[in-house]
Amino acid sequence: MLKITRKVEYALIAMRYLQNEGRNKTVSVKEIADKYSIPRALLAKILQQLGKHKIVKSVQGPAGGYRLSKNSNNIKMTNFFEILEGPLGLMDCYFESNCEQLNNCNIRVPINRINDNIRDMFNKLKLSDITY
Amino acid sequence: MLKITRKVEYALIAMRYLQNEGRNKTVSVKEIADKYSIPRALLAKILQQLGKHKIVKSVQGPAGGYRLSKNSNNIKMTNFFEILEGPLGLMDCYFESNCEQLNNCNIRVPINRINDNIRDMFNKLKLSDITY
DNA sequence: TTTATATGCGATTAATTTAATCGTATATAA
DNA sequence: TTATATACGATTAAATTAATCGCATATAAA
Repeated sequence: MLKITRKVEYALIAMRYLQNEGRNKTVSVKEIADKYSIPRALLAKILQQLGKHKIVKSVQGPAGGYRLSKNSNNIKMTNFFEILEGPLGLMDCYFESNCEQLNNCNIRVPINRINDNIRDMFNKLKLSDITY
Repeated sequence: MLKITRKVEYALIAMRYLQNEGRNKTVSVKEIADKYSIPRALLAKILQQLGKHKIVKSVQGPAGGYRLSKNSNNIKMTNFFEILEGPLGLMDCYFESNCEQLNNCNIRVPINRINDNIRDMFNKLKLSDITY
Protein backbone atom coordinates (compact mmCIF):
# COMPACT_ATOMS: atom_id res chain seq x y z
CA MET A 1 0.00 0.00 0.00
CA LEU A 2 0.95 3.64 -0.51
CA LYS A 3 3.41 2.70 -3.21
CA ILE A 4 4.25 4.62 -6.32
CA THR A 5 3.86 2.55 -9.46
CA ARG A 6 6.67 1.58 -11.76
CA LYS A 7 5.20 3.82 -14.37
CA VAL A 8 5.78 6.81 -12.12
CA GLU A 9 9.15 5.47 -11.09
CA TYR A 10 10.25 5.12 -14.71
CA ALA A 11 8.91 8.55 -15.52
CA LEU A 12 10.90 10.14 -12.71
CA ILE A 13 14.05 8.32 -13.71
CA ALA A 14 13.64 9.59 -17.25
CA MET A 15 12.93 13.14 -16.17
CA ARG A 16 15.96 13.24 -13.98
CA TYR A 17 18.10 11.81 -16.73
CA LEU A 18 16.89 14.41 -19.21
CA GLN A 19 17.60 17.11 -16.66
CA ASN A 20 21.11 15.86 -16.02
CA GLU A 21 21.92 15.48 -19.67
CA GLY A 22 21.05 19.11 -20.26
CA ARG A 23 17.68 20.66 -20.86
CA ASN A 24 18.11 21.15 -24.58
CA LYS A 25 19.60 17.84 -25.51
CA THR A 26 17.38 15.34 -27.27
CA VAL A 27 17.68 11.86 -25.83
CA SER A 28 16.17 8.70 -27.30
CA VAL A 29 13.96 6.35 -25.34
CA LYS A 30 16.42 3.60 -26.16
CA GLU A 31 19.25 5.40 -24.41
CA ILE A 32 17.34 5.81 -21.17
CA ALA A 33 15.74 2.38 -21.30
CA ASP A 34 19.10 0.70 -21.81
CA LYS A 35 20.84 2.67 -19.13
CA TYR A 36 18.25 1.89 -16.44
CA SER A 37 16.99 -1.50 -17.69
CA ILE A 38 13.52 -0.22 -18.34
CA PRO A 39 11.33 -1.95 -20.97
CA ARG A 40 11.65 0.32 -23.95
CA ALA A 41 8.06 0.21 -25.20
CA LEU A 42 6.78 0.96 -21.76
CA LEU A 43 9.04 3.93 -21.25
CA ALA A 44 8.08 5.14 -24.71
CA LYS A 45 4.44 5.19 -23.75
CA ILE A 46 5.13 6.99 -20.55
CA LEU A 47 7.03 9.70 -22.35
CA GLN A 48 4.25 9.95 -24.90
CA GLN A 49 1.82 10.64 -22.08
CA LEU A 50 4.10 13.28 -20.67
CA GLY A 51 4.48 14.69 -24.16
CA LYS A 52 0.73 15.17 -24.52
CA HIS A 53 0.82 17.25 -21.39
CA LYS A 54 3.77 19.35 -22.57
CA ILE A 55 6.05 18.20 -19.85
CA VAL A 56 8.36 16.84 -22.43
CA LYS A 57 8.86 17.63 -26.10
CA SER A 58 9.10 14.84 -28.65
CA VAL A 59 11.27 14.89 -31.75
CA GLN A 60 10.45 12.26 -34.36
CA GLY A 61 12.70 10.63 -36.88
CA PRO A 62 16.34 9.56 -36.72
CA ALA A 63 18.28 11.29 -33.98
CA GLY A 64 14.90 12.01 -32.44
CA GLY A 65 13.81 11.42 -28.90
CA TYR A 66 12.69 13.63 -26.08
CA ARG A 67 13.81 16.73 -24.32
CA LEU A 68 12.39 18.67 -21.42
CA SER A 69 9.90 21.38 -22.22
CA LYS A 70 10.25 24.88 -20.85
CA ASN A 71 8.63 24.77 -17.46
CA SER A 72 8.73 21.07 -16.81
CA ASN A 73 10.45 21.65 -13.51
CA ASN A 74 7.81 23.85 -12.10
CA ILE A 75 5.07 21.28 -12.32
CA LYS A 76 3.47 20.11 -9.09
CA MET A 77 4.01 16.47 -8.26
CA THR A 78 0.26 16.08 -7.86
CA ASN A 79 -0.18 16.95 -11.53
CA PHE A 80 2.68 14.78 -12.60
CA PHE A 81 1.22 11.79 -10.77
CA GLU A 82 -2.27 12.40 -12.05
CA ILE A 83 -1.14 12.65 -15.66
CA LEU A 84 0.24 9.16 -15.35
CA GLU A 85 -2.11 7.49 -12.90
CA GLY A 86 -5.29 9.49 -12.70
CA PRO A 87 -6.93 10.88 -9.55
CA LEU A 88 -4.73 10.74 -6.50
CA GLY A 89 -6.62 9.59 -3.43
CA LEU A 90 -6.17 7.12 -0.62
CA MET A 91 -9.64 5.83 -1.38
CA ASP A 92 -11.73 6.16 -4.53
CA CYS A 93 -14.49 8.02 -2.73
CA TYR A 94 -12.29 11.08 -2.56
CA PHE A 95 -13.25 11.60 -6.20
CA GLU A 96 -16.03 9.18 -6.95
CA SER A 97 -19.27 8.84 -5.06
CA ASN A 98 -20.55 5.59 -6.45
CA CYS A 99 -19.83 3.62 -3.30
CA GLU A 100 -22.91 1.89 -1.92
CA GLN A 101 -21.75 2.43 1.62
CA LEU A 102 -21.08 6.11 1.25
CA ASN A 103 -23.58 7.29 3.83
CA ASN A 104 -22.98 4.39 6.12
CA CYS A 105 -19.19 4.84 6.06
CA ASN A 106 -17.70 5.92 9.34
CA ILE A 107 -14.18 6.74 8.17
CA ARG A 108 -14.79 8.79 5.08
CA VAL A 109 -14.35 12.17 6.71
CA PRO A 110 -11.11 11.45 8.57
CA ILE A 111 -9.59 9.63 5.62
CA ASN A 112 -10.40 12.49 3.32
CA ARG A 113 -8.78 14.84 5.76
CA ILE A 114 -5.60 12.81 5.59
CA ASN A 115 -5.90 12.79 1.86
CA ASP A 116 -5.98 16.56 1.85
CA ASN A 117 -2.74 16.57 3.78
CA ILE A 118 -1.06 14.27 1.32
CA ARG A 119 -2.28 16.29 -1.62
CA ASP A 120 -1.05 19.47 0.04
CA MET A 121 2.32 17.91 0.44
CA PHE A 122 2.50 16.84 -3.20
CA ASN A 123 1.18 20.19 -4.35
CA LYS A 124 4.08 21.90 -2.65
CA LEU A 125 6.54 19.42 -4.08
CA LYS A 126 7.79 20.28 -7.56
CA LEU A 127 9.24 17.95 -10.11
CA SER A 128 12.50 19.85 -9.74
CA ASP A 129 12.67 18.73 -6.12
CA ILE A 130 13.26 15.27 -7.51
CA THR A 131 15.14 15.91 -10.72
CA TYR A 132 17.77 18.34 -9.47
CA MET B 1 -1.14 4.41 -6.69
CA LEU B 2 -0.82 5.70 -3.13
CA LYS B 3 -3.98 3.92 -2.11
CA ILE B 4 -4.73 2.33 1.20
CA THR B 5 -5.81 -1.28 0.88
CA ARG B 6 -9.21 -2.61 1.79
CA LYS B 7 -7.63 -4.46 4.64
CA VAL B 8 -6.60 -1.17 6.20
CA GLU B 9 -9.92 0.38 5.31
CA TYR B 10 -11.84 -2.42 7.01
CA ALA B 11 -9.57 -2.23 10.01
CA LEU B 12 -10.19 1.48 10.43
CA ILE B 13 -13.93 1.05 10.07
CA ALA B 14 -13.86 -1.60 12.77
CA MET B 15 -11.71 0.45 15.10
CA ARG B 16 -13.93 3.44 14.78
CA TYR B 17 -16.99 1.33 15.37
CA LEU B 18 -15.51 -0.20 18.50
CA GLN B 19 -14.63 3.27 19.72
CA ASN B 20 -18.12 4.58 19.13
CA GLU B 21 -19.80 1.63 20.76
CA GLY B 22 -17.83 2.24 23.92
CA ARG B 23 -14.36 1.15 24.79
CA ASN B 24 -15.37 -1.65 27.12
CA LYS B 25 -18.11 -3.21 25.08
CA THR B 26 -17.36 -6.48 23.33
CA VAL B 27 -18.57 -6.53 19.74
CA SER B 28 -18.65 -9.55 17.45
CA VAL B 29 -17.06 -9.62 14.03
CA LYS B 30 -20.45 -10.51 12.65
CA GLU B 31 -22.01 -7.31 13.92
CA ILE B 32 -19.43 -5.08 12.29
CA ALA B 33 -19.23 -7.12 9.10
CA ASP B 34 -22.99 -7.01 8.65
CA LYS B 35 -23.29 -3.35 9.39
CA TYR B 36 -20.63 -2.31 6.88
CA SER B 37 -20.97 -5.14 4.34
CA ILE B 38 -17.50 -6.43 4.97
CA PRO B 39 -16.70 -10.12 4.31
CA ARG B 40 -16.85 -11.65 7.75
CA ALA B 41 -13.91 -14.03 7.49
CA LEU B 42 -11.73 -11.28 6.16
CA LEU B 43 -12.59 -8.87 8.92
CA ALA B 44 -12.03 -11.66 11.43
CA LYS B 45 -8.49 -12.13 10.18
CA ILE B 46 -7.79 -8.47 10.30
CA LEU B 47 -8.93 -8.24 13.91
CA GLN B 48 -6.87 -11.29 14.72
CA GLN B 49 -3.81 -9.52 13.42
CA LEU B 50 -4.62 -6.47 15.47
CA GLY B 51 -5.21 -8.73 18.43
CA LYS B 52 -1.74 -10.20 18.18
CA HIS B 53 -0.37 -6.71 18.47
CA LYS B 54 -2.56 -5.81 21.45
CA ILE B 55 -4.45 -3.12 19.68
CA VAL B 56 -7.60 -5.03 20.28
CA LYS B 57 -8.55 -7.67 22.84
CA SER B 58 -10.34 -10.82 21.75
CA VAL B 59 -12.95 -12.66 23.78
CA GLN B 60 -13.70 -16.18 22.66
CA GLY B 61 -16.88 -18.16 22.97
CA PRO B 62 -20.53 -17.15 22.78
CA ALA B 63 -21.08 -13.44 23.34
CA GLY B 64 -17.43 -13.06 22.47
CA GLY B 65 -15.85 -10.70 20.02
CA TYR B 66 -13.45 -7.82 20.28
CA ARG B 67 -12.99 -4.72 22.29
CA LEU B 68 -10.38 -1.99 22.23
CA SER B 69 -7.33 -2.51 24.35
CA LYS B 70 -6.06 0.13 26.69
CA ASN B 71 -3.90 2.37 24.59
CA SER B 72 -5.19 1.51 21.18
CA ASN B 73 -5.82 5.16 20.46
CA ASN B 74 -2.32 6.25 21.07
CA ILE B 75 -0.80 4.09 18.40
CA LYS B 76 0.93 5.79 15.48
CA MET B 77 -0.69 5.26 12.14
CA THR B 78 2.65 4.09 10.78
CA ASN B 79 2.56 1.19 13.21
CA PHE B 80 -1.04 0.45 12.51
CA PHE B 81 -0.39 0.30 8.77
CA GLU B 82 2.72 -1.79 9.16
CA ILE B 83 1.00 -4.34 11.35
CA LEU B 84 -1.43 -4.97 8.56
CA GLU B 85 0.63 -4.39 5.44
CA GLY B 86 4.29 -4.57 6.32
CA PRO B 87 6.95 -1.95 5.64
CA LEU B 88 5.57 1.37 4.52
CA GLY B 89 7.56 2.84 1.66
CA LEU B 90 6.87 4.43 -1.69
CA MET B 91 9.40 2.03 -3.16
CA ASP B 92 10.73 -1.25 -1.83
CA CYS B 93 14.29 0.02 -1.73
CA TYR B 94 13.40 2.16 1.27
CA PHE B 95 13.68 -1.07 3.25
CA GLU B 96 15.19 -3.66 0.97
CA SER B 97 18.42 -3.34 -0.93
CA ASN B 98 18.13 -6.25 -3.28
CA CYS B 99 17.46 -4.10 -6.33
CA GLU B 100 19.94 -4.72 -9.13
CA GLN B 101 19.84 -1.10 -10.15
CA LEU B 102 20.45 0.30 -6.70
CA ASN B 103 23.70 2.04 -7.50
CA ASN B 104 22.61 3.05 -10.94
CA CYS B 105 19.34 4.53 -9.69
CA ASN B 106 19.08 8.28 -10.05
CA ILE B 107 15.93 8.88 -8.03
CA ARG B 108 16.56 6.84 -4.93
CA VAL B 109 17.71 9.70 -2.76
CA PRO B 110 14.92 12.15 -3.56
CA ILE B 111 12.23 9.47 -3.35
CA ASN B 112 13.51 8.36 0.01
CA ARG B 113 13.40 11.95 1.18
CA ILE B 114 9.74 12.12 0.23
CA ASN B 115 9.21 8.85 1.96
CA ASP B 116 10.63 10.29 5.14
CA ASN B 117 8.11 13.09 4.93
CA ILE B 118 5.21 10.71 4.53
CA ARG B 119 6.40 8.56 7.37
CA ASP B 120 6.79 11.64 9.55
CA MET B 121 3.26 12.58 8.79
CA PHE B 122 1.92 9.15 9.67
CA ASN B 123 4.07 9.02 12.76
CA LYS B 124 2.42 12.16 14.04
CA LEU B 125 -1.01 10.87 13.15
CA LYS B 126 -2.60 8.71 15.84
CA LEU B 127 -5.31 6.13 15.42
CA SER B 128 -7.50 8.37 17.56
CA ASP B 129 -7.30 11.06 14.90
CA ILE B 130 -9.35 8.75 12.78
CA THR B 131 -11.52 6.94 15.28
CA TYR B 132 -12.77 9.92 17.33
C1' DT C 1 -21.67 -32.47 29.58
C1' DT C 2 -23.53 -31.31 25.33
C1' DT C 3 -24.64 -27.62 22.26
C1' DA C 4 -24.36 -23.31 20.07
C1' DT C 5 -21.64 -19.47 19.11
C1' DA C 6 -17.56 -17.20 18.74
C1' DT C 7 -12.55 -16.62 17.54
C1' DG C 8 -7.78 -18.75 15.38
C1' DC C 9 -5.42 -19.72 11.43
C1' DG C 10 -3.13 -22.00 7.42
C1' DA C 11 -4.16 -22.91 2.67
C1' DT C 12 -6.34 -21.97 -1.40
C1' DT C 13 -8.83 -19.53 -5.02
C1' DA C 14 -10.73 -15.36 -7.24
C1' DA C 15 -10.52 -10.79 -8.70
C1' DT C 16 -8.26 -6.72 -9.70
C1' DT C 17 -4.56 -3.96 -10.83
C1' DT C 18 -0.20 -3.18 -12.74
C1' DA C 19 3.44 -4.28 -16.03
C1' DA C 20 4.98 -5.59 -20.30
C1' DT C 21 4.55 -6.81 -25.13
C1' DC C 22 2.80 -6.76 -29.97
C1' DG C 23 1.74 -4.94 -34.28
C1' DT C 24 1.21 -1.35 -37.22
C1' DA C 25 1.34 3.52 -38.49
C1' DT C 26 3.73 7.90 -39.04
C1' DA C 27 7.51 11.23 -39.11
C1' DT C 28 11.98 12.66 -40.81
C1' DA C 29 17.08 12.98 -41.43
C1' DA C 30 20.55 11.16 -44.22
C1' DT D 1 14.48 5.37 -50.52
C1' DT D 2 16.10 3.65 -46.31
C1' DA D 3 17.00 3.54 -41.53
C1' DT D 4 15.70 5.13 -37.19
C1' DA D 5 12.73 7.11 -34.16
C1' DT D 6 8.16 8.19 -32.03
C1' DA D 7 2.60 7.19 -31.76
C1' DC D 8 -0.69 4.35 -30.02
C1' DG D 9 -4.50 0.95 -29.61
C1' DA D 10 -4.94 -3.82 -28.29
C1' DT D 11 -3.56 -7.68 -26.02
C1' DT D 12 -1.18 -10.72 -22.77
C1' DA D 13 1.49 -11.64 -18.55
C1' DA D 14 2.62 -11.03 -13.90
C1' DA D 15 1.95 -9.54 -9.40
C1' DT D 16 -0.76 -8.02 -5.80
C1' DT D 17 -4.84 -7.81 -3.22
C1' DA D 18 -9.27 -9.66 -1.79
C1' DA D 19 -12.07 -13.25 -0.48
C1' DT D 20 -13.19 -17.98 0.71
C1' DC D 21 -12.67 -22.71 2.73
C1' DG D 22 -12.12 -26.00 6.17
C1' DC D 23 -11.05 -27.32 10.41
C1' DA D 24 -9.44 -26.26 15.21
C1' DT D 25 -10.13 -24.19 19.76
C1' DA D 26 -12.43 -21.63 23.44
C1' DT D 27 -16.39 -20.95 26.43
C1' DA D 28 -21.06 -19.57 28.08
C1' DA D 29 -25.40 -21.44 28.67
C1' DA D 30 -28.90 -25.01 28.43
